[in-house]
Amino acid sequence: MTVYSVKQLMSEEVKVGSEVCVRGWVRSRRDSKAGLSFVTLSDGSCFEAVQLVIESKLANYESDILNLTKDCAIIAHGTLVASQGGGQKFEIQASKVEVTGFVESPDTYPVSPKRHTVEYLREHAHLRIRTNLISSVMRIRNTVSMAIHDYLQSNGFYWVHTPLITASDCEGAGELFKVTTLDLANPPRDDKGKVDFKQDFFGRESYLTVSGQLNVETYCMGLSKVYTFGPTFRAENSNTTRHLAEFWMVEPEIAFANLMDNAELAQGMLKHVFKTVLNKNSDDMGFFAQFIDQNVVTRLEQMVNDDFEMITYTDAIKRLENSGKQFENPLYWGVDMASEHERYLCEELIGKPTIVTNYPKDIKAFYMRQNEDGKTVAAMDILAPGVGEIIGGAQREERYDILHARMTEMEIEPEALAWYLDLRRFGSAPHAGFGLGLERAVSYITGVQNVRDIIPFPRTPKNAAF
RNA sequence: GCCUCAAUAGCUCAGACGGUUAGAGCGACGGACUGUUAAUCCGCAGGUCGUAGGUUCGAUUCCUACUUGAGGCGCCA
Repeated sequence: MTVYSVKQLMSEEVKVGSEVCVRGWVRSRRDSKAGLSFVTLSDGSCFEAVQLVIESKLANYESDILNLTKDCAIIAHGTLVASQGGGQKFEIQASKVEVTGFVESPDTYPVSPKRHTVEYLREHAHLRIRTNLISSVMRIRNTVSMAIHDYLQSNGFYWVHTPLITASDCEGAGELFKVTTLDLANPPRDDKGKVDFKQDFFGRESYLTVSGQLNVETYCMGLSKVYTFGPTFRAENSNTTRHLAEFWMVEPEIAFANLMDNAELAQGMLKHVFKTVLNKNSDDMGFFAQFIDQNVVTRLEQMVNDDFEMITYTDAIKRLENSGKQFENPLYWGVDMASEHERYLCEELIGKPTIVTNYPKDIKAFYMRQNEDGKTVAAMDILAPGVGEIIGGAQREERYDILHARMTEMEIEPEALAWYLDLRRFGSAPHAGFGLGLERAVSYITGVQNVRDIIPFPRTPKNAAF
Protein backbone atom coordinates (compact mmCIF):
# COMPACT_ATOMS: atom_id res chain seq x y z
CA MET A 1 0.00 0.00 0.00
CA THR A 2 1.56 3.26 -1.14
CA VAL A 3 2.12 6.11 1.26
CA TYR A 4 0.82 9.44 0.00
CA SER A 5 0.96 12.95 1.34
CA VAL A 6 -2.31 14.77 1.85
CA LYS A 7 -1.22 17.12 -0.89
CA GLN A 8 -0.92 14.24 -3.35
CA LEU A 9 -4.29 12.84 -2.35
CA MET A 10 -6.00 16.18 -2.84
CA SER A 11 -4.34 16.93 -6.17
CA GLU A 12 -6.39 14.38 -8.15
CA GLU A 13 -3.24 12.54 -9.15
CA VAL A 14 -4.35 9.48 -7.18
CA LYS A 15 -7.25 7.52 -8.65
CA VAL A 16 -10.45 7.08 -6.68
CA GLY A 17 -10.55 3.48 -5.53
CA SER A 18 -6.80 3.27 -4.85
CA GLU A 19 -5.57 1.68 -1.67
CA VAL A 20 -3.62 4.38 0.16
CA CYS A 21 -1.73 5.06 3.36
CA VAL A 22 -1.55 8.51 5.00
CA ARG A 23 0.32 9.57 8.09
CA GLY A 24 -0.09 12.69 10.14
CA TRP A 25 -1.64 14.45 13.09
CA VAL A 26 -5.31 14.50 14.01
CA ARG A 27 -6.93 17.86 13.61
CA SER A 28 -10.39 16.92 14.84
CA ARG A 29 -12.67 13.98 15.49
CA ARG A 30 -16.46 13.81 15.14
CA ASP A 31 -18.38 10.71 16.11
CA SER A 32 -21.65 9.64 14.56
CA LYS A 33 -24.17 7.33 16.11
CA ALA A 34 -24.47 5.75 12.67
CA GLY A 35 -21.46 3.74 13.80
CA LEU A 36 -18.57 5.74 12.42
CA SER A 37 -16.19 8.55 13.23
CA PHE A 38 -14.80 11.31 11.05
CA VAL A 39 -11.19 12.19 11.69
CA THR A 40 -9.51 14.99 9.79
CA LEU A 41 -5.83 14.43 9.36
CA SER A 42 -3.14 16.96 8.54
CA ASP A 43 0.44 16.18 7.56
CA GLY A 44 1.62 19.70 6.77
CA SER A 45 2.13 18.94 3.07
CA CYS A 46 -0.57 21.46 2.21
CA PHE A 47 -3.16 23.65 3.88
CA GLU A 48 -5.92 21.10 3.44
CA ALA A 49 -6.54 18.14 5.69
CA VAL A 50 -7.90 14.80 4.58
CA GLN A 51 -11.00 13.26 6.15
CA LEU A 52 -10.85 9.67 7.33
CA VAL A 53 -14.10 7.77 7.68
CA ILE A 54 -13.60 5.18 10.39
CA GLU A 55 -16.28 2.59 11.04
CA SER A 56 -16.92 1.21 14.50
CA LYS A 57 -16.24 -2.31 13.31
CA LEU A 58 -12.46 -1.65 13.35
CA ALA A 59 -10.85 -3.73 16.10
CA ASN A 60 -9.34 -0.75 17.92
CA TYR A 61 -12.35 1.56 17.46
CA GLU A 62 -13.37 1.65 21.12
CA SER A 63 -9.85 1.55 22.53
CA ASP A 64 -8.07 3.96 20.19
CA ILE A 65 -10.29 5.83 17.74
CA LEU A 66 -12.72 7.11 20.37
CA ASN A 67 -9.76 8.45 22.33
CA LEU A 68 -8.21 10.45 19.50
CA THR A 69 -7.74 14.14 20.27
CA LYS A 70 -6.06 16.98 18.43
CA ASP A 71 -2.49 16.16 17.34
CA CYS A 72 -2.47 12.45 18.13
CA ALA A 73 -0.18 10.92 15.51
CA ILE A 74 -1.63 8.16 13.36
CA ILE A 75 -0.93 5.97 10.35
CA ALA A 76 -4.08 5.23 8.39
CA HIS A 77 -4.70 2.71 5.62
CA GLY A 78 -7.77 2.68 3.44
CA THR A 79 -9.43 3.37 0.12
CA LEU A 80 -9.55 6.78 -1.49
CA VAL A 81 -13.20 7.46 -2.29
CA ALA A 82 -15.32 10.35 -3.50
CA SER A 83 -16.74 12.03 -0.42
CA GLN A 84 -20.36 11.44 0.48
CA GLY A 85 -20.46 14.60 2.55
CA GLY A 86 -19.99 18.16 1.42
CA GLY A 87 -16.85 20.08 2.28
CA GLN A 88 -14.30 17.92 0.53
CA LYS A 89 -13.91 16.11 -2.75
CA PHE A 90 -12.16 13.01 -1.49
CA GLU A 91 -11.98 11.12 1.74
CA ILE A 92 -10.46 7.87 2.93
CA GLN A 93 -12.56 4.91 3.95
CA ALA A 94 -10.23 3.53 6.59
CA SER A 95 -9.45 -0.16 6.88
CA LYS A 96 -6.78 0.14 9.54
CA VAL A 97 -5.68 2.97 11.82
CA GLU A 98 -2.57 2.75 13.94
CA VAL A 99 -1.90 5.31 16.66
CA THR A 100 1.83 6.00 17.02
CA GLY A 101 1.38 8.56 19.77
CA PHE A 102 -1.51 9.85 21.85
CA VAL A 103 -1.54 13.36 23.30
CA GLU A 104 -1.14 13.28 27.05
CA SER A 105 -3.60 15.39 29.06
CA PRO A 106 -5.55 17.03 26.21
CA ASP A 107 -7.02 19.53 28.68
CA THR A 108 -3.69 21.26 29.14
CA TYR A 109 -2.12 20.48 25.75
CA PRO A 110 -1.00 23.91 24.55
CA VAL A 111 -2.30 23.70 20.98
CA SER A 112 -5.94 22.96 21.77
CA PRO A 113 -8.50 23.22 18.94
CA LYS A 114 -9.31 26.87 19.47
CA ARG A 115 -7.87 30.17 18.34
CA HIS A 116 -4.69 31.20 20.11
CA THR A 117 -2.81 34.45 20.20
CA VAL A 118 0.55 34.60 18.44
CA GLU A 119 2.15 35.63 21.74
CA TYR A 120 0.94 32.45 23.40
CA LEU A 121 2.05 30.28 20.48
CA ARG A 122 5.51 31.88 20.63
CA GLU A 123 5.89 30.52 24.15
CA HIS A 124 5.24 27.05 22.74
CA ALA A 125 7.39 27.45 19.66
CA HIS A 126 8.13 23.73 19.50
CA LEU A 127 4.43 22.91 19.04
CA ARG A 128 3.11 25.90 17.14
CA ILE A 129 3.82 24.40 13.73
CA ARG A 130 0.66 22.35 14.34
CA THR A 131 -1.49 25.44 13.86
CA ASN A 132 -2.87 26.62 10.52
CA LEU A 133 -1.27 29.99 11.04
CA ILE A 134 2.31 28.90 11.56
CA SER A 135 2.24 26.02 9.10
CA SER A 136 0.93 28.35 6.40
CA VAL A 137 3.65 30.86 7.21
CA MET A 138 6.31 28.17 7.02
CA ARG A 139 5.10 26.78 3.71
CA ILE A 140 5.18 30.30 2.29
CA ARG A 141 8.60 30.93 3.79
CA ASN A 142 9.77 27.86 1.90
CA THR A 143 8.14 29.01 -1.34
CA VAL A 144 9.73 32.44 -0.99
CA SER A 145 13.16 30.96 -0.36
CA MET A 146 12.96 28.66 -3.35
CA ALA A 147 11.48 31.37 -5.60
CA ILE A 148 14.46 33.56 -4.78
CA HIS A 149 16.85 30.79 -5.72
CA ASP A 150 14.83 30.06 -8.90
CA TYR A 151 14.85 33.65 -10.01
CA LEU A 152 18.53 34.23 -9.39
CA GLN A 153 19.65 30.86 -10.73
CA SER A 154 17.65 31.25 -13.92
CA ASN A 155 19.22 34.68 -14.38
CA GLY A 156 22.73 33.32 -14.18
CA PHE A 157 23.59 34.02 -10.56
CA TYR A 158 25.83 31.79 -8.47
CA TRP A 159 25.05 31.13 -4.83
CA VAL A 160 28.14 31.90 -2.74
CA HIS A 161 28.41 30.63 0.81
CA THR A 162 30.04 33.49 2.62
CA PRO A 163 31.38 32.92 6.13
CA LEU A 164 29.29 33.39 9.23
CA ILE A 165 32.37 34.16 11.30
CA THR A 166 34.18 37.38 10.52
CA ALA A 167 37.09 39.32 11.92
CA SER A 168 36.08 42.72 10.64
CA ASP A 169 34.08 44.71 13.15
CA CYS A 170 33.69 47.64 10.82
CA GLU A 171 31.00 46.47 8.45
CA GLY A 172 28.87 49.28 9.73
CA ALA A 173 25.58 47.46 10.04
CA GLY A 174 25.19 47.26 13.77
CA GLU A 175 26.46 45.60 16.91
CA LEU A 176 28.21 42.26 16.59
CA PHE A 177 28.14 39.08 18.63
CA LYS A 178 31.62 38.09 19.78
CA VAL A 179 32.87 34.62 18.96
CA THR A 180 35.43 33.28 21.39
CA THR A 181 36.72 30.12 23.00
CA LEU A 182 38.51 32.01 25.77
CA ASP A 183 37.53 31.32 29.37
CA LEU A 184 35.45 34.40 30.12
CA ALA A 185 35.94 33.97 33.87
CA ASN A 186 39.70 33.95 33.51
CA PRO A 187 40.87 35.21 30.10
CA PRO A 188 44.57 35.45 29.21
CA ARG A 189 46.03 38.96 29.54
CA ASP A 190 48.75 40.81 27.64
CA ASP A 191 51.46 43.11 29.10
CA LYS A 192 48.99 45.95 29.44
CA GLY A 193 46.47 43.82 31.26
CA LYS A 194 44.07 43.69 28.36
CA VAL A 195 42.44 40.48 27.17
CA ASP A 196 44.95 38.80 24.85
CA PHE A 197 42.96 37.78 21.79
CA LYS A 198 46.15 36.46 20.18
CA GLN A 199 45.48 33.41 22.29
CA ASP A 200 41.87 33.15 21.13
CA PHE A 201 40.79 30.57 18.57
CA PHE A 202 41.36 32.76 15.51
CA GLY A 203 44.30 34.65 17.02
CA ARG A 204 42.28 37.84 16.92
CA GLU A 205 38.89 39.15 17.90
CA SER A 206 36.14 37.60 15.83
CA TYR A 207 32.40 37.97 15.46
CA LEU A 208 29.26 36.59 13.87
CA THR A 209 28.68 38.34 10.58
CA VAL A 210 26.21 41.17 10.21
CA SER A 211 26.22 40.84 6.42
CA GLY A 212 27.87 38.72 3.76
CA GLN A 213 28.07 41.67 1.42
CA LEU A 214 31.73 42.61 1.69
CA ASN A 215 32.77 39.01 1.21
CA VAL A 216 30.40 38.38 -1.66
CA GLU A 217 31.68 41.48 -3.45
CA THR A 218 34.99 39.71 -3.83
CA TYR A 219 33.34 36.76 -5.56
CA CYS A 220 31.32 39.14 -7.67
CA MET A 221 34.60 40.42 -9.08
CA GLY A 222 35.17 37.01 -10.66
CA LEU A 223 31.82 35.28 -11.01
CA SER A 224 30.00 38.46 -12.15
CA LYS A 225 26.56 37.59 -10.76
CA VAL A 226 26.43 36.17 -7.25
CA TYR A 227 24.32 36.10 -4.13
CA THR A 228 24.49 35.05 -0.53
CA PHE A 229 21.50 33.51 1.20
CA GLY A 230 21.85 32.56 4.83
CA PRO A 231 21.58 33.63 8.43
CA THR A 232 22.87 36.95 9.69
CA PHE A 233 23.38 38.17 13.24
CA ARG A 234 22.87 41.53 14.89
CA ALA A 235 23.46 42.10 18.58
CA GLU A 236 21.30 45.22 18.60
CA ASN A 237 18.96 45.61 21.54
CA SER A 238 16.06 46.02 19.16
CA ASN A 239 12.57 45.36 20.48
CA THR A 240 10.23 45.72 17.55
CA THR A 241 7.97 43.61 15.36
CA ARG A 242 10.54 43.67 12.55
CA HIS A 243 13.89 42.94 14.19
CA LEU A 244 15.56 39.66 15.09
CA ALA A 245 19.02 38.96 16.45
CA GLU A 246 19.29 36.08 13.97
CA PHE A 247 17.58 36.44 10.63
CA TRP A 248 17.94 35.35 7.02
CA MET A 249 19.04 37.65 4.29
CA VAL A 250 19.51 37.42 0.54
CA GLU A 251 22.24 39.60 -0.89
CA PRO A 252 22.66 39.62 -4.67
CA GLU A 253 25.65 41.44 -6.15
CA ILE A 254 26.15 42.19 -9.85
CA ALA A 255 29.28 43.30 -11.67
CA PHE A 256 29.30 45.99 -14.36
CA ALA A 257 26.06 47.30 -13.00
CA ASN A 258 24.74 50.59 -11.69
CA LEU A 259 21.97 51.59 -9.33
CA MET A 260 19.26 51.30 -11.98
CA ASP A 261 20.32 47.74 -12.83
CA ASN A 262 20.19 47.03 -9.12
CA ALA A 263 16.68 48.42 -8.70
CA GLU A 264 15.50 46.48 -11.72
CA LEU A 265 16.89 43.25 -10.30
CA ALA A 266 15.27 43.87 -6.92
CA GLN A 267 11.92 44.59 -8.48
CA GLY A 268 12.09 41.63 -10.83
CA MET A 269 13.00 39.31 -7.99
CA LEU A 270 10.25 40.53 -5.69
CA LYS A 271 7.65 40.27 -8.45
CA HIS A 272 8.72 36.73 -9.23
CA VAL A 273 8.50 35.83 -5.56
CA PHE A 274 5.01 37.32 -5.21
CA LYS A 275 3.80 35.59 -8.36
CA THR A 276 5.15 32.24 -7.22
CA VAL A 277 3.47 32.51 -3.82
CA LEU A 278 0.14 33.38 -5.44
CA ASN A 279 0.46 30.31 -7.67
CA LYS A 280 1.75 27.78 -5.20
CA ASN A 281 0.18 28.84 -1.91
CA SER A 282 -3.30 30.03 -2.81
CA ASP A 283 -4.84 28.01 0.06
CA ASP A 284 -2.41 29.46 2.58
CA MET A 285 -2.94 32.97 1.24
CA GLY A 286 -6.68 32.43 1.42
CA PHE A 287 -6.30 31.62 5.08
CA PHE A 288 -4.40 34.87 5.70
CA ALA A 289 -6.99 36.80 3.73
CA GLN A 290 -9.70 35.33 5.96
CA PHE A 291 -8.05 35.61 9.36
CA ILE A 292 -5.23 38.16 9.21
CA ASP A 293 -5.80 40.81 6.55
CA GLN A 294 -8.36 40.58 3.78
CA ASN A 295 -6.17 42.61 1.44
CA VAL A 296 -3.17 40.30 1.30
CA VAL A 297 -4.07 38.62 -1.98
CA THR A 298 -5.22 41.65 -3.95
CA ARG A 299 -2.20 43.55 -2.67
CA LEU A 300 0.18 40.94 -4.06
CA GLU A 301 -1.70 40.77 -7.35
CA GLN A 302 -1.28 44.52 -7.73
CA MET A 303 2.43 44.21 -6.94
CA VAL A 304 2.87 41.72 -9.74
CA ASN A 305 1.09 43.87 -12.30
CA ASP A 306 2.20 47.36 -11.26
CA ASP A 307 5.72 48.71 -11.32
CA PHE A 308 7.12 49.94 -8.05
CA GLU A 309 7.30 53.68 -7.59
CA MET A 310 10.80 55.10 -7.92
CA ILE A 311 11.63 58.41 -6.30
CA THR A 312 14.83 60.16 -5.28
CA TYR A 313 15.45 61.00 -1.67
CA THR A 314 15.41 64.68 -2.57
CA ASP A 315 11.99 64.42 -4.22
CA ALA A 316 10.71 62.25 -1.37
CA ILE A 317 11.61 64.98 1.13
CA LYS A 318 9.90 67.57 -1.07
CA ARG A 319 6.72 65.51 -1.33
CA LEU A 320 6.65 64.94 2.41
CA GLU A 321 7.19 68.65 3.05
CA ASN A 322 4.48 69.62 0.58
CA SER A 323 2.00 67.11 1.98
CA GLY A 324 1.19 69.45 4.84
CA LYS A 325 1.30 66.53 7.25
CA GLN A 326 2.69 67.30 10.71
CA PHE A 327 5.40 64.87 11.83
CA GLU A 328 6.82 64.16 15.28
CA ASN A 329 10.36 64.08 13.96
CA PRO A 330 12.13 66.89 12.13
CA LEU A 331 12.09 66.76 8.35
CA TYR A 332 14.63 68.51 6.13
CA TRP A 333 17.07 67.61 3.37
CA GLY A 334 19.89 65.65 4.94
CA VAL A 335 17.90 64.00 7.71
CA ASP A 336 17.71 60.24 7.99
CA MET A 337 14.00 59.69 7.46
CA ALA A 338 12.17 58.39 10.53
CA SER A 339 9.85 55.46 10.08
CA GLU A 340 6.83 57.77 10.30
CA HIS A 341 8.18 59.57 7.21
CA GLU A 342 8.87 56.37 5.33
CA ARG A 343 5.47 54.98 6.20
CA TYR A 344 3.60 58.12 5.23
CA LEU A 345 5.50 58.27 1.97
CA CYS A 346 4.86 54.72 0.82
CA GLU A 347 1.52 54.06 2.53
CA GLU A 348 -0.31 57.36 2.15
CA LEU A 349 1.36 59.39 -0.59
CA ILE A 350 2.28 56.54 -2.93
CA GLY A 351 0.38 53.47 -1.79
CA LYS A 352 2.69 50.76 -3.06
CA PRO A 353 6.29 49.57 -2.72
CA THR A 354 8.58 52.49 -3.22
CA ILE A 355 12.20 52.62 -4.26
CA VAL A 356 13.91 55.63 -2.72
CA THR A 357 17.26 56.44 -4.33
CA ASN A 358 20.26 58.73 -3.95
CA TYR A 359 20.43 59.44 -0.24
CA PRO A 360 22.68 62.04 1.39
CA LYS A 361 26.10 60.44 1.82
CA ASP A 362 26.37 61.31 5.50
CA ILE A 363 23.56 58.98 6.51
CA LYS A 364 24.77 56.00 4.50
CA ALA A 365 27.56 53.43 4.63
CA PHE A 366 31.14 54.08 3.55
CA TYR A 367 31.06 51.68 0.59
CA MET A 368 28.24 53.41 -1.30
CA ARG A 369 29.18 55.12 -4.54
CA GLN A 370 29.37 58.89 -4.45
CA ASN A 371 27.31 60.73 -7.02
CA GLU A 372 28.59 63.59 -9.17
CA ASP A 373 26.84 66.17 -6.99
CA GLY A 374 29.27 65.38 -4.15
CA LYS A 375 26.39 65.28 -1.69
CA THR A 376 24.58 62.04 -2.35
CA VAL A 377 25.38 58.38 -2.83
CA ALA A 378 23.86 55.81 -5.19
CA ALA A 379 21.89 54.06 -2.47
CA MET A 380 18.39 52.64 -2.61
CA ASP A 381 15.89 51.46 -0.05
CA ILE A 382 12.70 49.66 -0.96
CA LEU A 383 9.86 50.47 1.39
CA ALA A 384 6.84 48.21 1.63
CA PRO A 385 3.53 49.48 2.99
CA GLY A 386 2.98 48.13 6.49
CA VAL A 387 6.44 46.71 7.02
CA GLY A 388 8.81 49.51 6.11
CA GLU A 389 12.23 48.83 4.70
CA ILE A 390 12.51 45.36 3.18
CA ILE A 391 15.47 46.02 0.92
CA GLY A 392 18.53 48.17 1.37
CA GLY A 393 21.12 48.39 -1.37
CA ALA A 394 23.55 50.52 -3.34
CA GLN A 395 25.93 50.81 -6.18
CA ARG A 396 29.33 50.26 -4.56
CA GLU A 397 32.21 52.71 -4.70
CA GLU A 398 34.61 51.13 -7.20
CA ARG A 399 37.13 54.01 -7.28
CA TYR A 400 40.04 53.32 -4.94
CA ASP A 401 40.93 56.90 -4.03
CA ILE A 402 37.38 57.91 -3.26
CA LEU A 403 36.67 54.77 -1.23
CA HIS A 404 39.92 55.13 0.72
CA ALA A 405 39.21 58.78 1.47
CA ARG A 406 35.67 58.00 2.56
CA MET A 407 36.88 55.29 4.93
CA THR A 408 39.35 57.66 6.51
CA GLU A 409 36.66 60.32 6.84
CA MET A 410 34.38 57.86 8.58
CA GLU A 411 37.19 56.59 10.82
CA ILE A 412 37.31 53.11 9.38
CA GLU A 413 40.86 51.80 9.27
CA PRO A 414 41.71 51.02 5.66
CA GLU A 415 44.27 48.43 6.84
CA ALA A 416 41.56 46.37 8.49
CA LEU A 417 39.76 46.05 5.16
CA ALA A 418 42.83 45.93 2.93
CA TRP A 419 41.39 42.95 1.08
CA TYR A 420 38.24 44.90 0.32
CA LEU A 421 40.26 47.85 -0.99
CA ASP A 422 42.34 45.45 -3.10
CA LEU A 423 39.31 44.82 -5.27
CA ARG A 424 39.61 48.47 -6.33
CA ARG A 425 43.30 48.03 -7.19
CA PHE A 426 43.19 44.86 -9.26
CA GLY A 427 40.65 45.05 -12.04
CA SER A 428 38.01 47.17 -10.39
CA ALA A 429 34.58 47.29 -11.98
CA PRO A 430 31.38 49.13 -11.19
CA HIS A 431 29.03 46.90 -9.25
CA ALA A 432 25.88 47.01 -7.18
CA GLY A 433 23.82 44.88 -4.84
CA PHE A 434 21.21 44.80 -2.13
CA GLY A 435 20.03 42.92 0.91
CA LEU A 436 16.52 41.52 1.26
CA GLY A 437 15.32 40.56 4.71
CA LEU A 438 13.59 37.21 4.28
CA GLU A 439 11.39 37.54 7.35
CA ARG A 440 10.29 41.05 6.41
CA ALA A 441 9.41 39.87 2.92
CA VAL A 442 7.32 36.98 4.25
CA SER A 443 5.74 39.28 6.82
CA TYR A 444 4.70 41.62 4.02
CA ILE A 445 3.35 38.76 1.90
CA THR A 446 1.32 37.07 4.63
CA GLY A 447 0.24 40.09 6.63
CA VAL A 448 1.59 38.42 9.79
CA GLN A 449 2.96 41.49 11.46
CA ASN A 450 5.65 40.19 13.79
CA VAL A 451 8.78 38.62 12.28
CA ARG A 452 9.00 36.47 15.42
CA ASP A 453 6.17 34.46 13.90
CA ILE A 454 7.91 34.17 10.53
CA ILE A 455 11.04 32.29 11.69
CA PRO A 456 10.74 28.88 13.42
CA PHE A 457 12.66 29.79 16.57
CA PRO A 458 13.04 33.55 16.96
CA ARG A 459 16.11 34.97 18.66
CA THR A 460 15.48 38.34 20.25
CA PRO A 461 16.98 40.18 23.23
CA LYS A 462 16.58 37.96 26.32
CA ASN A 463 15.07 35.14 24.32
CA ALA A 464 16.87 32.13 22.91
CA ALA A 465 14.63 29.42 24.32
CA PHE A 466 14.11 26.29 22.25
C1' G B 1 18.60 51.48 25.04
C1' C B 2 14.08 54.84 25.92
C1' C B 3 8.60 55.35 26.58
C1' U B 4 3.74 53.11 27.41
C1' C B 5 0.64 49.08 28.68
C1' A B 6 -0.32 44.30 30.65
C1' A B 7 0.01 39.70 34.05
C1' U B 8 -7.03 36.58 37.24
C1' A B 9 -9.20 28.85 35.02
C1' G B 10 -5.58 24.99 29.78
C1' C B 11 -6.54 29.67 26.36
C1' U B 12 -8.97 34.79 25.61
C1' C B 13 -10.85 38.12 28.88
C1' A B 14 -14.45 40.50 32.62
C1' G B 15 -14.42 41.91 37.82
C1' A B 16 -14.22 43.97 42.87
C1' C B 17 -13.75 52.72 44.87
C1' G B 18 -9.94 46.82 50.11
C1' G B 19 -14.45 42.76 53.29
C1' U B 20 -17.82 36.05 53.49
C1' U B 21 -18.94 31.18 48.11
C1' A B 22 -13.78 35.44 41.95
C1' G B 23 -17.39 35.15 36.64
C1' A B 24 -18.08 34.44 31.05
C1' G B 25 -16.72 32.49 26.29
C1' C B 26 -13.59 28.95 24.04
C1' G B 27 -10.97 24.33 25.01
C1' A B 28 -11.03 19.57 27.96
C1' C B 29 -14.23 15.86 30.05
C1' G B 30 -19.37 13.29 30.31
C1' G B 31 -24.14 12.75 27.90
C1' A B 32 -28.01 13.55 23.76
C1' C B 33 -28.31 13.87 18.49
C1' U B 34 -26.25 13.58 13.71
C1' G B 35 -22.57 11.38 6.70
C1' U B 36 -20.19 14.79 10.35
C1' U B 37 -16.82 18.79 9.00
C1' A B 38 -14.98 25.75 13.57
C1' A B 39 -21.08 20.52 14.03
C1' U B 40 -25.32 21.49 17.35
C1' C B 41 -27.74 20.95 22.28
C1' C B 42 -27.36 19.70 27.70
C1' G B 43 -24.16 18.99 31.86
C1' C B 44 -19.62 18.79 34.87
C1' A B 45 -14.77 19.88 36.53
C1' G B 46 -11.15 23.44 36.63
C1' G B 47 -8.16 29.36 40.20
C1' U B 48 -1.77 30.19 45.77
C1' C B 49 -5.71 36.31 40.98
C1' G B 50 3.00 36.62 37.98
C1' U B 51 7.02 36.72 42.35
C1' A B 52 8.76 39.23 46.82
C1' G B 53 8.02 42.96 50.20
C1' G B 54 5.00 47.18 52.26
C1' U B 55 0.38 49.81 54.02
C1' U B 56 -4.03 47.74 56.65
C1' C B 57 -7.96 44.57 61.56
C1' G B 58 -8.13 42.44 56.58
C1' A B 59 -4.75 42.80 49.96
C1' U B 60 -6.10 39.14 44.19
C1' U B 61 -7.74 44.75 44.45
C1' C B 62 -3.64 50.20 46.98
C1' C B 63 2.04 51.17 47.00
C1' U B 64 7.29 49.62 45.81
C1' A B 65 10.75 46.45 43.57
C1' C B 66 11.55 42.42 40.49
C1' U B 67 10.26 38.91 36.54
C1' U B 68 7.86 37.94 32.05
C1' G B 69 5.15 39.47 27.78
C1' A B 70 3.27 43.10 24.24
C1' G B 71 3.18 47.74 21.46
C1' G B 72 5.67 52.38 19.98
C1' C B 73 10.53 54.90 19.13
C1' G B 74 15.78 54.39 17.91
C1' C B 75 19.19 50.94 15.16
C1' C B 76 18.35 48.34 10.48
C1' A B 77 16.94 43.83 6.81
